[in-house]
Amino acid sequence: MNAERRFVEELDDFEDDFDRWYVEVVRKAELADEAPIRGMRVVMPYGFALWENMQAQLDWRIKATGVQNAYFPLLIPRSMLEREAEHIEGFAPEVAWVTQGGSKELEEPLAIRPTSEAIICPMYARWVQSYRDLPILINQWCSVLRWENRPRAFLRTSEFLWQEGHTAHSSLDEAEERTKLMLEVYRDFVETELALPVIPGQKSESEKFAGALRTYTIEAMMGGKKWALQSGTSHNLGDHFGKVFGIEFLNAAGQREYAFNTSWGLSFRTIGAIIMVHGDERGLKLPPRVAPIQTVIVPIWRKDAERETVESAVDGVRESLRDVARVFVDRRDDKTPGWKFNEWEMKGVPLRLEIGPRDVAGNQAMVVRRDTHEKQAIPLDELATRIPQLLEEIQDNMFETAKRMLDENTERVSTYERLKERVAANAGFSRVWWCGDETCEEKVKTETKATIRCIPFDQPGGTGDCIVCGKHSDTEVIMARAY
RNA sequence: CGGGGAGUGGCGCAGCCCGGUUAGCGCGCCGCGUUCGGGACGCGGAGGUCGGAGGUUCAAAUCCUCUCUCCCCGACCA
Repeated sequence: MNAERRFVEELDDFEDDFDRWYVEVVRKAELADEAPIRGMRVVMPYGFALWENMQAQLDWRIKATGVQNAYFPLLIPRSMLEREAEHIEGFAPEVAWVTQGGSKELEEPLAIRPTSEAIICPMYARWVQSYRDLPILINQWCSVLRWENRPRAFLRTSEFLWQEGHTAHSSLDEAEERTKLMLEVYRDFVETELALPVIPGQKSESEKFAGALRTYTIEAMMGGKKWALQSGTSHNLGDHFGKVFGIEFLNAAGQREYAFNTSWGLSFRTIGAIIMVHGDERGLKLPPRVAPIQTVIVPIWRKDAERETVESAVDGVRESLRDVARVFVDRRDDKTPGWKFNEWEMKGVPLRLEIGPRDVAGNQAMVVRRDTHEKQAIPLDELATRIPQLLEEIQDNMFETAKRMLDENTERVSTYERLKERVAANAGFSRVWWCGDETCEEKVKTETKATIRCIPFDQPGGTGDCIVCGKHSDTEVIMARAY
């Protein structure tokens, strides 16, 4: 047992059993707990506070592009859900149905939304008559239900929290522009606020959203097994949904046209990404910008007399930090300081301030970083300027560390053998040439379990041989196993 | 939904094969005291219809049937 391990004796080993580690961290850091309903979880206050901070940061970014928030019904009549064939085919196996209202059997079963295109598009059809009514740019924060078979806290639960944006446009170009814009919003949000480096790109035909023309995605690499996690998707729906749901309008030339739609979503599954990308053998490590508690103060004393002076110094510090950081003072007197250090590290708090008699005497506080474990004494009157700086440094360092992990575990692979080896060894992402044929894609999936995560926007240029069939290709894709 | 593993005080487990005193242990919890700068200690105490239902039996945590849930692997998915 090494030194790191001793700090977190109750936590399953990070290297040996990453999946178990994940489950343990979720519960012990008090992010979520099991619910008495299959596949569902209770998001606990600490986890929900994290989600609220994330929501706030994503919400303003979405609104800054001209989108407004609204709310649509939870239930979708069967006839509406089934109108778009590919769409319902894609979701049918995981839709839950309401068939009874009170004691009365419903004439038409109502689906609990697995996503809201089928209830939102019919509304858009009512609202649009002219090209002047377009675009419609609406987002909603809600939960959706998909009857999942293998639940995992945040990553895959029957009910999950997300935002789903739905827009309608008068041209395909405009819809395409919006689709890409929202992916960029996601990329910026995830990289800036969550310190998660991602690879933006396009989904292959077989991996795209049910009913979409094109799906764009941001893919992140998780720690542990170095699998991929789709962390946000943006779909160009073309005019399929416009036609099916009758979103018709007269253009400037007086001709009847169908609207072009987009939809885009980011769920609390990205909390799972935060846990798996940044976490370590001591537990959770939260990015300062969204951490519910950015700085925890642990007062230390022995005698009552010491307690008084320490507490008053702590009050002063807390006051001086009021406007610069989210601070929590851990005043519990039934836990020793050492116990608290471990607990707050487990909960991923970016900075810890230790203030004891020695510090009060020296007019300073011991400041400890969660990311580097670096410990330094900082004069009390400098805390208000140093703490925000340190939080920023931690945020940057966490991004850099995650970026290094992504880069170091991504390799250009030119032989199928090597690809198989890498997937089997959980070696990370492989960048390979792909001819575009679904048979080649399928073969890799069946034989190695890796899938095309995306066709990155960032293409190397030039051409090469398809990793499977050897045919000439000008497209490089990311192959990896995914959660 | 297929394969494997597991459900026993809040958590982690033992007991189960081979049915038989009052179902144990560690941690946690409550009280008192001593402690407190990297998971403190002593003494006293509380807490269980052994996941649920049904069955076999004089007797079930233990055997049988059904069922629910969780974890791992596979298929599906944000």
